[in-house]
Amino acid sequence: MLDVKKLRADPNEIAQLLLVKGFTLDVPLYQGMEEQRRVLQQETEQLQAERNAKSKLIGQAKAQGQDITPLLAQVGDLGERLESAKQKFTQVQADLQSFLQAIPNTPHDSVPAGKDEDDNVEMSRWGNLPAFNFSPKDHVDLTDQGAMDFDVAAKISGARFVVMHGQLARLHRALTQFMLDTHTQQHGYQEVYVPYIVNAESLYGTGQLPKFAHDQFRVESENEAYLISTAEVPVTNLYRNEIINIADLPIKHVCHTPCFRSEAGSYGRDTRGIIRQHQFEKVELVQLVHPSESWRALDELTNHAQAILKALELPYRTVNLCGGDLGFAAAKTTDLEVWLPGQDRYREISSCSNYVDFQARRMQARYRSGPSAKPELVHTINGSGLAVGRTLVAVLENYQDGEGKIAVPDVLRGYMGNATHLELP
RNA sequence: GGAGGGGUGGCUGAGUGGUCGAAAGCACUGGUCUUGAAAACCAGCGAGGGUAAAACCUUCCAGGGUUCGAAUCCCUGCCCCUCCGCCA
Repeated sequence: MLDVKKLRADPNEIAQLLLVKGFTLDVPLYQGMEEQRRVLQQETEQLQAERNAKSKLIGQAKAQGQDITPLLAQVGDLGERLESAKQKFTQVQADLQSFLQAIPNTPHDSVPAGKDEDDNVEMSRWGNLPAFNFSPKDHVDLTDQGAMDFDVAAKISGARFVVMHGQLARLHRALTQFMLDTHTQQHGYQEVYVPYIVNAESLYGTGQLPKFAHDQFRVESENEAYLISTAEVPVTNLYRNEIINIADLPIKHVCHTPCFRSEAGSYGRDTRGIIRQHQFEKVELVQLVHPSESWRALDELTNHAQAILKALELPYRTVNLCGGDLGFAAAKTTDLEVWLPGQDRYREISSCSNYVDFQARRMQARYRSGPSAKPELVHTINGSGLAVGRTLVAVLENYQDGEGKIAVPDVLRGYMGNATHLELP
């Protein structure tokens, strides 16, 4: 959620910023609601003050043993007037609230204008593209003897699921372990284990709700509950309604979870392979930092994610997302895109974002800078470090030798029983 | 699944329907004292809105209700704890 004080102060400026994201803020509508709110709030509060004062007098009179009937008469229809004012006020407030909730975060100055992913701006490239003297296969063809089984996955679950066997499943696990070890041992992240089912408040806190309910898997249960679409949700919400001691900042968590996405609205896209699944694994980096640190922290976190790609010697590029491609809650996002020889293009493997105080405000995640200081909102940053399934794809496709064999990246061999090549069925 | 007991400030924990936004303790901050520190003593100290500052409004898990007045009474929900049963 945006800072209402800033919005009140200069809605036109905010509207201007939001245009970069392709969002049109209805300023007159907003100002109308805001004016109504102000008037009704004043009226309601005045009536409340009157009621409180009179009730206090009654209490005092009663304590002194005086007759309170004349005082009771004075109260008259105060209750009814208050009731009706309050009703109108809460209605406007609710309208205003849902209006505000639907406004995306404003983009940072460095976010390029643009409509969709075609307008994203490449910032850097790393690594040399593999020079194959054969026509590289994609990960599906490389594993089509049964290591990666979509048919059996479809039987037991449905489309957009996969079953992986033997060394392939182990490689998948090795990648996860390697990422976790790197981030905890070299980058200073605290590992955390979290639930994979969360309540609606948590999804609201990180911005998936109310606008993006269709992306989530709802769980059939007594309460409104959802499978997590990213570890960002449970991990960031650890600090919902918490006041963090400034000495504990920055908070840096790494968390491995499965992620569940309904992928509604992407029916025709990436139907081949495991690029876009209903269930995939991700190692997520989350930071909660002092507001003055968040842009530095975004850089740092992005570098931490890149370190994995470098260690795996996978060529990649970094991309600055344009306004139109930026997520609802993000102020800025840097995507890492890994080279996939099988697709002959770069594909997203990590998305690193600074949400500044947008999520923190929805969650009331705050820090206190000193004993007598007011709590202030933290800034939240997160990014994949990395998406495990897509990393697996990248390893398979970049490490193929043209004769059906796939080398194990050096840094993973310790996790693979020192195997140099995958033994796939 | 059955039976009970609870949710109060950063934390622990009192609170009879009426000057209760809330005792007390811890923590923290300022001061006195001290060569310095500790201890002791004095003072301050929840959150959101509002104001130049006040006044004022809201807030004792959440949502309803009763009442002139609710932390306190009633209903619903959520969460936690204890015991029994079941269970990886």
